[in-house]
Amino acid sequence: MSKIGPLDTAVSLDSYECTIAVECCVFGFQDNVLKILLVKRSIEPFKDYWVLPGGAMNEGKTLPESIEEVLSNLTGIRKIALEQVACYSNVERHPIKRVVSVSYYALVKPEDYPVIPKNYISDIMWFEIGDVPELGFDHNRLLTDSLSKLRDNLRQNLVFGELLPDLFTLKELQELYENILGERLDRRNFRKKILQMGLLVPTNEKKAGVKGGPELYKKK
Amino acid sequence: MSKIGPLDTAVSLDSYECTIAVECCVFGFQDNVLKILLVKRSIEPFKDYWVLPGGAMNEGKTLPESIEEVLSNLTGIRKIALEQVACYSNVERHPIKRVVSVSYYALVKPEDYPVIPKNYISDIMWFEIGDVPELGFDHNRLLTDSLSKLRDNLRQNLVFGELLPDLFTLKELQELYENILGERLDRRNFRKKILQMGLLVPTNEKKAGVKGGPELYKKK
DNA sequence: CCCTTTCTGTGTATAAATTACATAGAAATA
DNA sequence: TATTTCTATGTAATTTATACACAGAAAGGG
Repeated sequence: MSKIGPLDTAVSLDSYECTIAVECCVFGFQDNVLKILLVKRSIEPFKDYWVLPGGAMNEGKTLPESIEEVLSNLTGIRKIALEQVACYSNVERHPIKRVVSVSYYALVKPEDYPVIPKNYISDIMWFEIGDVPELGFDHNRLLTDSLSKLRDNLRQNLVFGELLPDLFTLKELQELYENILGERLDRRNFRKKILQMGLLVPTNEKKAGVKGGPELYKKK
Repeated sequence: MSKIGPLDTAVSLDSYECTIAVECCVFGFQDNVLKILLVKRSIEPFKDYWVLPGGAMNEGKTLPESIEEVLSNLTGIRKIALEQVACYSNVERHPIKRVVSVSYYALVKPEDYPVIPKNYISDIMWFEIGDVPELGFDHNRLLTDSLSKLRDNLRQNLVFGELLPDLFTLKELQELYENILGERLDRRNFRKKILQMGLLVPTNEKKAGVKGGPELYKKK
């Protein structure tokens, strides 16, 4: 007989408890491709597998606070905008113990978090989104879901967080969109649409070193 | 010093555990208004407050399975389509113990679950969405978030789950949309749009008792 | 039974948004 | 300085969304 009934909604004091984990898809845009920050596990289970950065929610912390703590410890990333994606509760998703995970995504400027140069056998690395290996746990699924949500948000709101440097050209912005959405956009129409949203301000500076002398923009 | 670090991602075996609850916004459409199923608590905390039906996730069950169990016990509702909404982790959201809640919503035909007639001081009742009282815990917030998500989904996909009886007129469907979206729709344009989606099939039957003799449709 | 009321069902003209598309000028490179 | 490669820009065509009016069907009342 279940403990749950009409006169005992919500939870009772002796209810079952389990570990809650937070996992974060940290997206960055670099070398003209969308990248994802992964860490390599050094312990079982899934030793030597790449996974999303994450960890247990701690006592006295909310889920976003726990994410911030995890990312801060792993990467120095702090104070970023997080978007909750979904909650995963399959019983066997962690081979050793019951763990329910809540996933978030974040958009950061990779330039701000130089974890890349740590050579290619590091325990933390940016992966091109097309080159993500088989991840530990169900993290490929989490990543797919986060990417879908990112695409949806981008398509609807045309917001791109902190994926680009402070100053950028419209071409760079367009390439960001094309990469994330996975489709090619018309240059003139894109420019028209994005400018009439009034979220960008031109700086009257031109980007040096590139033919045509494109104007640099910044976020309003 | 936090237990979380780059070499200890995901969770360790002795990580902090807490109770996970599921809460469900069960929406129904009746008497031409959107309704929400609430239950009245008979125990502290929030004794005599109305809250969303919910309960603790049980060992060996996923979150959706736990929802189904809760709803089945409370209302006889079974096998319904659930949509995950969000996860709530504020430390003080439950006054007695730490509880993280995951919310879902469901769309049901109230005709199938006759909990309404149980007179008006029952412990389970349908409320008009405009007449929802102050709920226990943070459930007003959960309800607001679920309703937003429902509206978004309705606007984008024009799906309405099991909110209507098997056979319904286009007018009834339109009123459902108008009620949920909170805006008035043009009759001809609505009809045109919804029909060209190809999700409805006409039955060649007319609804009796209503002037004009409107045709009955069903879902494909 | 008929008149009135209230609902259903339908099409078109207009406005708005999206798409497709080509050329002249600026900066870099050789 | 000639060439290459990029930037910047407007308009026509198409598609989509919006506004809107009248004839027919069923119910209700006298």
